[in-house]
Amino acid sequence: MEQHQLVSELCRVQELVRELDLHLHSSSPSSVAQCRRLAAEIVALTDRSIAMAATTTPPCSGAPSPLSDAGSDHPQHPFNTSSPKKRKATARWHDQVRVTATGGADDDGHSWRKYGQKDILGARHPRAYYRCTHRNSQGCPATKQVQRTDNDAGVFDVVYHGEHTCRPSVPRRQNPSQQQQHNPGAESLLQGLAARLTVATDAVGVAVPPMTPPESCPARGAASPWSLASPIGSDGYGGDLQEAVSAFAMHQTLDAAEFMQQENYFGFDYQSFDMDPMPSLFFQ
DNA sequence: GCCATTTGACCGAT
DNA sequence: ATCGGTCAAATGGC
Repeated sequence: MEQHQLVSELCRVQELVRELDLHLHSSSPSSVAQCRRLAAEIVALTDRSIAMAATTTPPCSGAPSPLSDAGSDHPQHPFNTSSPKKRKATARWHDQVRVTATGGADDDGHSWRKYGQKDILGARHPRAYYRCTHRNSQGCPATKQVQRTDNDAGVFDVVYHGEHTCRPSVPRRQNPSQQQQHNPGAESLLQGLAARLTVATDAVGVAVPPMTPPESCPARGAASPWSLASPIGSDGYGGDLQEAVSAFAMHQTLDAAEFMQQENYFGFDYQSFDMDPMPSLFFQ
């Protein structure tokens, strides 16, 4: 089954990213080399995944992506392409993310409060509903849904709904004055990587875009990071992923400490989701 | 006491 | 009638 293989490949990528993270926390020369090796392996895997996705599904014919969905008068639920059910006429799905390495409850720079959980018909795992913690205090309308995928419990579908209007909690970023001085090229590459970390397919609906950054981030423009990132290419697939990762691998000359200082690096930590620790890698 | 999570009930859409 | 999204009371942790 092509889809299953695709998911397996992406799960392997997830494992490699986790391993990469461990090495990134070490500044030893051997870890840098190991990071490069891991990045090269990620390149190969993502290359295969992209090719697999291209042969498995047509380009975004009906998949509700953050981009294609915008402006639609009939938003469709990202996880149920057959029977969309919207409660509010004004509701509109904003971002669909399949995160290969996140539980995503409160680790994207915003704090979330869980307000519900539902067993979804045909899904192996329940769907959890979160809203912004500042909903009452600041009227922030942002919500998100998190659901384990059927194929791999380590992969989550995350749907963001609505824009944050609140002032989020302080992100895990360092002094801006220390940023952009070590390796501007690598920073640029990281930004490119973040923008291109997408594998979107119609049937599988896989997307790994950057998480919504904190409002205080200087790199955040006036527009949504999604519109800036253009995560889905004109062909409907994240065809630049390999290129971006490859460039990252070749130019990643930062040690762990420097990497953590990068403008685009938002955090890499673990959080509990159903008792399983899930790593989260955030870029913008 | 405050805040977050859990979970059954409720409601709107289909 | 069924399903998905939300509400709100109960509960627990700090």
